[in-house]
Amino acid sequence: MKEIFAGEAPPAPAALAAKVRTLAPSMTRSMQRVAETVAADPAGCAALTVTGLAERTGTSEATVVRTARLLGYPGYRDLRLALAGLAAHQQSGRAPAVTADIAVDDPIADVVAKLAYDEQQTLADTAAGLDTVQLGAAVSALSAAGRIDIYGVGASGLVAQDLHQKLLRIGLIAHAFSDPHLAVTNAVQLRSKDVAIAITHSGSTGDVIEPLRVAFERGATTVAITGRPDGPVSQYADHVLTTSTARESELRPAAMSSRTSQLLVVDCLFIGVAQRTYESAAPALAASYEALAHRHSPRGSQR
Amino acid sequence: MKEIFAGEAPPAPAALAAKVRTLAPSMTRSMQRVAETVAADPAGCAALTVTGLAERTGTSEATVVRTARLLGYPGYRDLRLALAGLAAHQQSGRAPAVTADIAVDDPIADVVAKLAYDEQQTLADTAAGLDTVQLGAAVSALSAAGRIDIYGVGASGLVAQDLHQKLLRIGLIAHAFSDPHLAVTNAVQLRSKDVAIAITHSGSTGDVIEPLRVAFERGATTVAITGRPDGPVSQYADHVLTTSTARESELRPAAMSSRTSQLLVVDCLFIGVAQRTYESAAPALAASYEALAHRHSPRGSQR
DNA sequence: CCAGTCGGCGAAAATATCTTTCAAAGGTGA
DNA sequence: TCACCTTTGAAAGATATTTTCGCCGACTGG
Repeated sequence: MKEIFAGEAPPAPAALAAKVRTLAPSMTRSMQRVAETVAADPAGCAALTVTGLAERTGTSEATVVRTARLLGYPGYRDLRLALAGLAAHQQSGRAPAVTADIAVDDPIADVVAKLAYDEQQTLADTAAGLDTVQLGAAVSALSAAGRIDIYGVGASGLVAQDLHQKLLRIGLIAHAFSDPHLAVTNAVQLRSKDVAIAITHSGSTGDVIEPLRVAFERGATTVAITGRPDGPVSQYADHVLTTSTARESELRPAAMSSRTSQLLVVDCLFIGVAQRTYESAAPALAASYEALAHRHSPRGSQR
Repeated sequence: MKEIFAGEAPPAPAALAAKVRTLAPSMTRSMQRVAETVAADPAGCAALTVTGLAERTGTSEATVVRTARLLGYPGYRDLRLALAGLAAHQQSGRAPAVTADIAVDDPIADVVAKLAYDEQQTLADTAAGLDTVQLGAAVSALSAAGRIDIYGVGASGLVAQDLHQKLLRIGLIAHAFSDPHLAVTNAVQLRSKDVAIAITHSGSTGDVIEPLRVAFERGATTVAITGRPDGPVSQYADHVLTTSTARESELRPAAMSSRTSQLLVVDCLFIGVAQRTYESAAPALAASYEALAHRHSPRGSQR
């Protein structure tokens, strides 16, 4: 038989369209129809069985298999697999179009993609822009701290609470304040071995700068987590950790990306401290995990 | 409601590893073996027939098919197709090498890089695994809601508050509860046009399931944001939004990635609602921005 | 113009693969 | 320990793929 020739090529990865063109002249009419259909719509054809594709091209199963062979695959099954791969490839190829801003009439799927992309970008930017020396210094201070006060209002307040929860979990004495009065009142108590952390995206939120100033003046080690390292908050900060600022838009307020960025910084602080205090942190973490387990209803399909 | 779940997701494109992780806990031992094998080597498995894969995992064909079903495919054939697609995908996008776990003695710079990478991964997985139909339905319900109650305790409580803040900002009537008693007490008030949202990573946190159940029984539209869509919480949820689960480690508790994932979902909800209610949301957003501006100290290094 | 030959083609048989069923093994709680 | 439920794989049943086989039309030489 003449198809010895067909075995010449390996499975052939993605250059299917090219192969079809090259081989087309040596194909019979029916086979050409199959090959063209397949090249034109890999994704659609990947969903079809031999019979389905035969019908769609107005040919028979045998012809489809013959075509697959000619294209270099052992049989239709493998052609179909390759087709699926090709489809996935094309799919990803047209993804980068999500860099645009989120519009009012974007379909929900686009919103998800764009948001995820933006937040990923924010994370990358933050990681790249974070000063590891400052971070290390802050970690050292926290690890040795007698008491830790954290200030944050609005969206940053949630980040403050997040850090608070985490630090508690590894056995540190921490407090988070969203109430400026309470914050200042408590800041007065701080001493030199203590640490105060202010979280503010704008770098100029009076409500958190004020307690940080008090802490600073009391001799505590002060840390600022801010998107504006040149802002007023830095005046009273021994260590400044910079969060990144993504472009914002009407539908995507700054709070969203700043939060992502702040949380990454806070997580880094947490892990850093957990490393340094591993001896005491590990059992504390395990213990809090244990305690939680009992709050989950025992039943349910968990195994 | 929970059994329908298997068909919940469309073929699922690339987030297979994430899906495996999400669903692993609800799998039997044998199925886990199959799922892990498949996740670890998509390309290799794509070349195998049911029988082959069954042999390789030391299980039976039936188990392989069952696993494929659980992962959301109609049968093994389709899983295999998806695998081929995934393989092609991986082929092109060679992943970076920072995938290692965070160790106790990692320098701080590595911690930053790994954390950022992991969270990016979590975002990608979440976005890929999010059912846009369910999301759209949840958005519709929220947009038309008379009142919105949000339940979350622990780390998820912060996410609940985040959503709460955002919804308030666009003029919706929302409440976040971390106190289970208050939550239930208020859930009783809900009526059919209202919406209740439960946020729980484990899917089995009694403290948030209880109020959701009450809301469900009162006829409110209920939404669950959970990493375990097969967990008890889904019983009382009209719409289930699945968050992804990243591998965790001693130093990197699950709470960290689940939070990232939950926040993305919550952001998507928010943007979705903001789009639908644009007429009223835009001025409300602008107004809240205005109001905040006054809380920031006017310029530069004042004081 | 006709008979003979050849390649292309598809129907259907043969085979491989996938899916479902069912009963036994293993585990769990009373 | 026993009854009950879950998990699991063997084998039957259903589909899909591959192969076989012969028809059909086209071309060729008489």
